[in-house]
Amino acid sequence: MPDSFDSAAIETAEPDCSGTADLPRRARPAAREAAGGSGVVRVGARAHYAVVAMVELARRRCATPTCISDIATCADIPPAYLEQLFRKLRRRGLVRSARGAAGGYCLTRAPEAISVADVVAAVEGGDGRLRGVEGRFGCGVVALWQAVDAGVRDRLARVSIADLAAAHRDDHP
Amino acid sequence: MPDSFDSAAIETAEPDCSGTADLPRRARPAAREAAGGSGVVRVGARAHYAVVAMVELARRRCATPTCISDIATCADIPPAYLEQLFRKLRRRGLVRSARGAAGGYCLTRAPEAISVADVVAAVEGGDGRLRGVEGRFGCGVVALWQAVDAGVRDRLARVSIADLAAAHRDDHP
DNA sequence: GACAATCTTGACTGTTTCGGTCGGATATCC
DNA sequence: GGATATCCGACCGAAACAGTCAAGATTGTC
Repeated sequence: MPDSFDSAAIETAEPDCSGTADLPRRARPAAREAAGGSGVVRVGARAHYAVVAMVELARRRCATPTCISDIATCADIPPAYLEQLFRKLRRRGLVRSARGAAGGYCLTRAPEAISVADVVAAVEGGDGRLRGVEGRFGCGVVALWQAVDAGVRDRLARVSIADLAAAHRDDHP
Repeated sequence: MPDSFDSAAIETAEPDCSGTADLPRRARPAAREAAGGSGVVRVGARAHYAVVAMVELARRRCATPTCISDIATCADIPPAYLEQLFRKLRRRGLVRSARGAAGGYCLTRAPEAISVADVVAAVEGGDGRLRGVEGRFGCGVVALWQAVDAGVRDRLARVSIADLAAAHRDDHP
C-alpha cells in the first residue's frame, strides 16, 4: 500500500460473514449517507458499496463466479441496489458476469490492476474532470478546487483493490 | 501560498466588476452545481460562493464595511442567498457585521489568519470529522475515506483567504 | 424625527440527487 | 422445464440543494 492510511485506528467490528442471511433486512439503518467532514469530500453509499463489493470479490478467488446475494448479505448491502452497481461496474469492464444458474460476477483483471479511482468513477458516472465551476469568477478559487480534486483523484488512483483486500485480511485474519 | 496550485492554467474571464449592476438577474444559469470529477470531491455553490465572497471582502480594505449587494453584484451571487451565507460566517466569527445605513460586513481577522477550511466548515455546517461510514464493514475502506478527507482538510487549512486574494490580484492586475 | 439603507430571521419553494425497490425479461445449469 | 441467476428500466420517498420572500430590527443621514 503506497500511502500509509492507518487502518489500525479503526475499531474492528467483525461482520460475521456466514450466518446472517435472514436478519430483518428492513429494520437496518435506511440512510447510510456520508456527508463530508471537510465539507468537500463526500463519500456516498454508492461509492462505498462499490468499493467494498469489489474488495469482497477480490477476496474470493475467481475460480467460480460469486452471485450478488452472497456479497450483499456478507457486506450488508441491499441486494437490489448492489445489482445496479454491478451493472455499472460491468459496463466499465471492471467485472465479468455469468448469467443463469450458478452465475455471478468476478473481476476482469487482477485486483492489483484495479484502482479505487476506477471503481468510484465507474459507479459515480465520473467522466473525468471537475464540472460546473470552470472558468467562472474567482479563478484562483476554482483553481484551488480543481487542484484539490486532482489530488484526491491521484490518491485514489494509487490505492488498488488488492491493497484494501490485504488490509481487510490484516484486520480479520 | 504554500502549495502551488497553478492558477495560471485557468482562463481569465474578467468579471467586469463595476458596471453590471442591472443585468437580467433572473436569466442567469440557475444551477451552478459542481459535482466532482473524482466522484468524491464535490464543491457546491455554498462553499464556492462563501470563499469567493470572503476573498472579495479581503480585497476591500476593512476601513468601512462592505454591503452584501456590492459583493453579490460583483461576484455574481444571488444577494438573498449570499445573505444567508454571511449569517453562517458571522455565527462562526469569521466576519463582523454593522447594521443600519452604511452598514455591511468585514473580516474579523486578517485574511492571512482565515483558512479556506474555516470558511467551508462555517458554511457547510462541517462539525469536523467524516460522518456516516464510521465503524462499518470494510474497515480498510473506511480508513481510506477518512484518510482522503483528512488530506483534503489539511490542504484547505493551509490555504488562506489572503493567498486567494493575492492570486486573484495576479490574474486581474 | 422621518426616512432610507442595511442587516436579521425564519419560513418557504422548486428542482435534483440519493438510496432503494419492484416487476419483468432473459439466459443458463441441472 | 424448473430453479437460479443476471439484466433492464421504471418507479418512489426522502433529503439536500439553490434560491426566494416577507417580515422586522437597527442605525446613519437629512
